Amino acid sequence: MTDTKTKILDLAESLTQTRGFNGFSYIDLANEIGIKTASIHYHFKLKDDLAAALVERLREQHALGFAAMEAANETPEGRLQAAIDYFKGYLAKEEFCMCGMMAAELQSVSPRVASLVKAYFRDFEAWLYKQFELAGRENADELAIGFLSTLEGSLLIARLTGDADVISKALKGYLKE
Amino acid sequence: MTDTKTKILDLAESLTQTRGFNGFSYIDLANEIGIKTASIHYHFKLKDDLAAALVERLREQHALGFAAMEAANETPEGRLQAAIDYFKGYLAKEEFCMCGMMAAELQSVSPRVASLVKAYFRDFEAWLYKQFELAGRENADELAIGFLSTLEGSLLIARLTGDADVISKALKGYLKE
DNA sequence: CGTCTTGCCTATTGATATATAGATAGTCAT
DNA sequence: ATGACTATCTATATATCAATAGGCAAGACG
Repeated sequence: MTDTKTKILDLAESLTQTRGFNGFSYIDLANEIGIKTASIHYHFKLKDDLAAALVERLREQHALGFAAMEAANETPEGRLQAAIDYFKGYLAKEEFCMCGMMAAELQSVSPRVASLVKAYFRDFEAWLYKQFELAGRENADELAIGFLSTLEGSLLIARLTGDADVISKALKGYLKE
Repeated sequence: MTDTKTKILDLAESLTQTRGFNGFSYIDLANEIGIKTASIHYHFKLKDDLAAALVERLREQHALGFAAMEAANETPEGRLQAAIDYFKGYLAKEEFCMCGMMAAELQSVSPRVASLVKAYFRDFEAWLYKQFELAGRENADELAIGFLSTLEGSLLIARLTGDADVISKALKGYLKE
C-alpha cells in the first residue's frame, strides 16, 4: 500500500496535468482518496506547498529518468526517441506535462513554484543539449530549445485532437539530419 | 468608449492568457471594470458562456487576421514570419495563447468549449498548411503541425524564462529551406 | 510504564465562488 | 407616451474554498 502522502501527490499530479493546478481542490483529492481535507492540510499546510512538492518530486524523477534513458540507449538519437516516447505516455492518459501546465498558469503560481518550474525546464533543456552535442549536430543550442518547445506544443495539440501522430510528425525533423 | 460586454471579454481574455480560465473569477472582472458581478451574469449567464464567447471571438479575429496577413505579405515566408511576430506580441504582455491555455486545461472546460478550441486549432493549422503549400515545400502537412506545435511550445517556454529569442530559435528551421 | 510523534479524524471558520431574484433607470420604437 | 427592451443595481441563495483548532489512537522510544 502506498502511503497517504504519496497518494495525494499522485492524484494532485494527475489532476494538475488534466485540469490545471487551479482546476481541482482539496475536496477533490480527499473524496477520491477517501480521507478528509484536513488530513491533506496535515501533509501540505498550504496548497502552494503541495505545488512545490509536486514540482520538486517530478524534477527528482526526471533526474533519475534522464540517467535511465542514457543507460538504456546507446545513441543520442535513441535517447531523444525515448524522451518522445515518455511524452507519448502522457498522451495515452490524456495528460499534459505537469510543469508545462504550471508554466501556462504562470501568473497564478507563487514565485517559489515558478522558479522550481524554471529549474525543471533548465534541467530538461540541458539534457537535450547534451544529447545533440553528443550526436555531433551543429547548433545544439537551437536544436535543444526547438525540440523542447515542439515536445510541449505537440503534446498540447495531440491531446486536444486525440491524434498521437501529431507528436511524431512535429518532431520528425529532429531525429534525422 | 468600448461597451461593457467588450470590456468583460477583453479582460477575461487577458486573465485567461496569464492565469488560466480557472485562475480568475467574476469578482476579479467586476472589480477591475467597476461593475457588479451580477452585471457580468447579465451578459454571460454562466461562466461557460463567457468561455465560449471568448473562443468564438478569437476565432473570428483570427479569420480576419489571416486574411490581413495574406494581404500585407507577398510571400508565404513573410506571412509565416507575421504569424511569429503576432505570437511575440503575446510574449511582450507576458500572455500565453488563450486557446493554448484552454487546451491545457482541457478536462476542466465543457465539451462545447473544447470543440470550439479544436476548431480554432483546425483553422490555424489549415492556414499554415496553405502557406507551406504555396511555398512549394514538401510535407506541408508535417510542416504545418510542426510549426503550430513549436509556436505554442516556444511561447510557453519564452514566457517562463523571459527570453524572447526562444521563439526565433525554436522556429528558425521552418523559415529557410 | 509514560511521553512524544505520527497520521488521521471531527468540526468549524472566514472568505470567496457562481448564480439567481427582483427593482430601477434609461433607451427606443410604434 | 405607452410598452418593450437594455443594462445595471442591491440583495441573497447556495456552494465551495483553503485553512485552523483540537482531539484521539497507534506506535516509537526512553
